[in-house]
Amino acid sequence: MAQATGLSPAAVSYALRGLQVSEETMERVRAAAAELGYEADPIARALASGRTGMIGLLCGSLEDLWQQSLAVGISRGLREKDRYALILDAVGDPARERALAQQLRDQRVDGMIVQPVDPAAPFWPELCESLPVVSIGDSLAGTAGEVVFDNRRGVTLALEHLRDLGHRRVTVLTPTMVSTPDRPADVHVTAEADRLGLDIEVVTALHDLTVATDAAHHVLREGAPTAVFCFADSIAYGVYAAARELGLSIPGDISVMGYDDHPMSGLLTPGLTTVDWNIDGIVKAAVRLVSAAADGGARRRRVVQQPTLRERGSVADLR
Amino acid sequence: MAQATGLSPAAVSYALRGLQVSEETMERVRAAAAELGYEADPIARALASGRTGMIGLLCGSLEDLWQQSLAVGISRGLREKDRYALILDAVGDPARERALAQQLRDQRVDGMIVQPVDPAAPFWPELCESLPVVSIGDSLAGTAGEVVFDNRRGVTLALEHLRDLGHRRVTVLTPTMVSTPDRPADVHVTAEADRLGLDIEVVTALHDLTVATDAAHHVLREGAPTAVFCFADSIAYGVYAAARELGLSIPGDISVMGYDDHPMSGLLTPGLTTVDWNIDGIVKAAVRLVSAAADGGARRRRVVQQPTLRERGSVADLR
DNA sequence: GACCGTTGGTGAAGCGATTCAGTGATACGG
DNA sequence: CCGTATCACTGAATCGCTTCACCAACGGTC
Repeated sequence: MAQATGLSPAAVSYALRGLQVSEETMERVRAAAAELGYEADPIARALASGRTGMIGLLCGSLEDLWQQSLAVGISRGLREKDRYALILDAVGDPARERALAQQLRDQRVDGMIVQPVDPAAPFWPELCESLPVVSIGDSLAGTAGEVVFDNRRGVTLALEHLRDLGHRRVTVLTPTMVSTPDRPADVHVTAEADRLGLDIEVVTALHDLTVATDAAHHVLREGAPTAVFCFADSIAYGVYAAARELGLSIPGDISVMGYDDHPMSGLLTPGLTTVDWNIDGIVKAAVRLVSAAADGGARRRRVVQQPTLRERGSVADLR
Repeated sequence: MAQATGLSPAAVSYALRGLQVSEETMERVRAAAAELGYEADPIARALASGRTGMIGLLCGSLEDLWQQSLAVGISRGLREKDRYALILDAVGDPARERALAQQLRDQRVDGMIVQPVDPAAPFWPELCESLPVVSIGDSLAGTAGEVVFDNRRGVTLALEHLRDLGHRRVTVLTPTMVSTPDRPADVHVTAEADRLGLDIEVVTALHDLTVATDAAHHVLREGAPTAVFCFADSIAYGVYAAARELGLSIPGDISVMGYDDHPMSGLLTPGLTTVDWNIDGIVKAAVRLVSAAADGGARRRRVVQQPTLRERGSVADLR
């Protein structure tokens, strides 16, 4: 390009990025670029400038359909901002999460969006030091931004709905791998259940569909809940499958409540009553936060996403 | 690293890649690397070597759940081979497909996996010249490898099943945007229908769930088919939704046949009878082909995937 | 002991951009 | 008309690794 235009490489570089050049030079460069079908090499650019234009997306578990939707949305959103997403999947495993986070940093991404599997892991603060991290769902120390869900509110919506319809014995099925006292989701569930006078039992570690289906089988046969509250719509799908295999009707024999409002959930029979997180809002917020942070601007910001109850028909009225 | 070990940068480079060094040097480098937590900068490496370690994945439309599964699988498969996937989504739009393919090449990916929206587009051969491309689903001129489905067989399986159960009037719902005479899927459908004496009607361009649901609404109200053959499970989901809204029962009032066997399909009520492509096999083949090609090995290879009929319960027996 | 092929290692030249200090013009205020 | 900004551009260094040409040492052959 330099010799094609008869200019110095520096001039070309400036022109291509639209700074500090005359109209004429600009035009000359544009013409030559069009002629040669020239595109600046992003690799060389990255080496020189230290910025790759890539944002790492570290998903907790892409098995989860909801996270798939999120990943697709984020990838598109970033593309609109002229960035690429590098999508990695921790498969619900904290150790792998650590390794992948490391690898993303070594890939020199400009920033990261994370749905932490283990938000308490000690490497997060350290990672946040070295590059802008935006977390989704959980709050991490030192992030450049976060999109959190008001889980307390979501759980309240779900459990109150169940209580209002007369349910008392509820089994909670959750995908969470790491279950600690300060893990908000679990804490809210038990606290809310207490407050509402519900009798609950919690089953954890349901990170994929088959595991969830197995667990649902067990609950439906052995347990005696009137309702199952699934902390992810995908788990509810497993419950539907198990119920069908056991010849149980929803909501006749067992009520099911989801959490996410995945696109599929309206298509089931009966439609899944669930808590809607407004995926679109989350995607937009995360993309905005991470690109602002990667561009060096913006101080730490926090976006709180408010849930809505989406009633469909999978919860029986026991009154 | 060079000065940390007292060796030349070249020696370090060799050692790190495990070639042409003594045991002792190897050990010294390993030790220093561990000590410093050193990881070679992939950017600089890419600039010098011309290989980025990234494979572009250009999806036809990530709206489609089946393609989501595929993308997730491929991304994981590549990670196991120490490569990263750069996932892009053409959203069913040929123009965007062209642009994204271009962008991927400009990103200097080592290879590409493509599910073409428009396999007849003139830019493919040209693209295949400049980097190894592996296509999924459709055959492209000049690819380094391809994983094709025996669509003729798949269509035969589906339509024969419908015919065997006594169906004669069938509406076909397909996501395909570009419908040309040499587009195999469509060609096979009409040819097979003719052969089997079926009376079919084809509705195209159903690239997302809401569009599919609308179309299904229309078909169920206006048309008079006994069965609907959906050329993607996700479209069948739209039919389920429409049927539910119209108070029609499946398979009582209308039979539904899918194509893909998405994980969700077994969870619907009734389970969706569909054609199973064995996603796992496709993923493995694609990953293998593209990494072989990117490593410079391997001549053009073609893997043909054979479909299976998966009967569940969404097709009525009219005999 | 001269000759040769191997092995392990060095030095320096890229890779293709960015960035910064510097250099003529041209414009402007006084 | 001089001093000083401002503007447009150039030259050269730099980013951190790979790669190629070359070299020294060594063991084995005849």
